[in-house]
Amino acid sequence: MKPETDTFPMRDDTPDDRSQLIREALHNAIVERRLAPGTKLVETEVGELFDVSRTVVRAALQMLAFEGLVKIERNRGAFVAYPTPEEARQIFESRRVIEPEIAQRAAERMTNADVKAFQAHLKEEERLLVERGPSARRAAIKASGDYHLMLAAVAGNQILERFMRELIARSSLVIALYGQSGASSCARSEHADILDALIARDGKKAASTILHHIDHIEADLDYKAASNAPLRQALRL
Amino acid sequence: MKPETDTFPMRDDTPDDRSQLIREALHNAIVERRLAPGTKLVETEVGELFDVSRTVVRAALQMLAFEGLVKIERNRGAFVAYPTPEEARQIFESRRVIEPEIAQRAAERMTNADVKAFQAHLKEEERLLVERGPSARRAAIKASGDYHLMLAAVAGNQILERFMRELIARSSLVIALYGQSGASSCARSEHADILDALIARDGKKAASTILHHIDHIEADLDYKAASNAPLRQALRL
DNA sequence: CAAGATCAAATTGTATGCAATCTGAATTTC
DNA sequence: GAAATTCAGATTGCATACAATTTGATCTTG
Repeated sequence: MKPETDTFPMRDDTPDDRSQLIREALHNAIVERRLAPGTKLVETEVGELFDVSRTVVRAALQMLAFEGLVKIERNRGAFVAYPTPEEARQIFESRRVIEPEIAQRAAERMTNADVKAFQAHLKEEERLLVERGPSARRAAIKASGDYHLMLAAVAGNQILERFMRELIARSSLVIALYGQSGASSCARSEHADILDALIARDGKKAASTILHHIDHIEADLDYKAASNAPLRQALRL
Repeated sequence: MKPETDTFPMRDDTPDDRSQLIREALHNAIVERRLAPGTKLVETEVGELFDVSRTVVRAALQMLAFEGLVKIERNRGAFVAYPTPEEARQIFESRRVIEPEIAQRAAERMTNADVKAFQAHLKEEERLLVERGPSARRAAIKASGDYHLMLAAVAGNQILERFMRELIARSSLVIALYGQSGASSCARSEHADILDALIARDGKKAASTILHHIDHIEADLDYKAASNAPLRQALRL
């Protein structure tokens, strides 16, 4: 089916298999809000859960700390990150820098197969928004982030893609902490708008649309209402 | 002395002290080209060098792998990264996305103290370029990269600053591999040009100047002349 | 003598043990 | 009774031991 353009063997760093697996599992749990910000991640507990020794768990936690999803405090342990308002601001500023450029490049490189994939994803996103229940809610949150990651993948720069993966994950934490309304719903139509620009191969339009989209997401945040904050974290940073 | 505005304790991730120290030492060694691309980093050797166990060394190597300076291959060990031409292209594309925005923000936030620091740094850069000998050469390489990092620091976004730190370090590897002339010299006057725009608080000009600067750096590369390539690495990725 | 098989040394992956540190609760002290 | 103190349990930081894997050399074998 695919011609010699099969230059996409797979993305993986293979530091090792098992800690990578644990990293991804925790990453997903955090992004899908099954692990609340501030939650302590005890090495032995995680280890038993995955049936590995602390050594492997530690490697996973250190990776997560590196991408800002987990905070490791010396002699105290690892906690799901609790982004401050200032960090949140920087996360969205970074997205405003990177994502419009990604959208522009994606518009240039978009194949018809990509378009199909996006349309399918969008349909799934809308389905999940209608559905009720906490598990559908989680799936919707994840799908919303995945949309942005698909965009980054199409743009064809693995480095920027990795940066985006980090920013999207951390955004999810920020929204969990400071989000007001059922924000993601207002985003829905905007994802469709972005796709329209992409289909039209209009890079400029895609860039400006996604910029607005980011603005809207951030506008829904209220940094003062520090949610159900475990203020211990608030004081430690 | 300081009032309650002491909200800036210090920037550090404190995963732990010693592996962080080793990470920085290796980072510097790589950036200053004392460690060539492809060099194997044996855990016990590094450990003996710093008088720590392999556990600590491994943590450092995993961090370096995460920022793309080291490649870890399962059951084979850690090697100083050997960027492919495609990776090099992506590194510079990423810089073209991020650095102009950083320059623009830096122009807005630049204090007089910052200007003084930049002028001093520039003077030091020029001094190192005149000086002879490999150690001066190394210092010049490092100083050239540090200029870009100072810019990122002034811009005031720690996330983008971290991204830049990674990109600058990896650029150093790319230049070591594919650099043609004594490239850094052509860059010298451009650093001064950028500073001029910053002093004038002309964000647009600073952005476009640095974009040209990046173009010039990349233009000096020759991806075909794969240096003294240990082709083993070239084949493995 | 070239190509392949065999094997020992070196190196990494992982588990585990021990010391240092933190935590929270019981106990003392005022 | 509130605040400070003490101390045991829990948890992390680090070193080390052992198994699995790779590597390069030596030894066949045609």
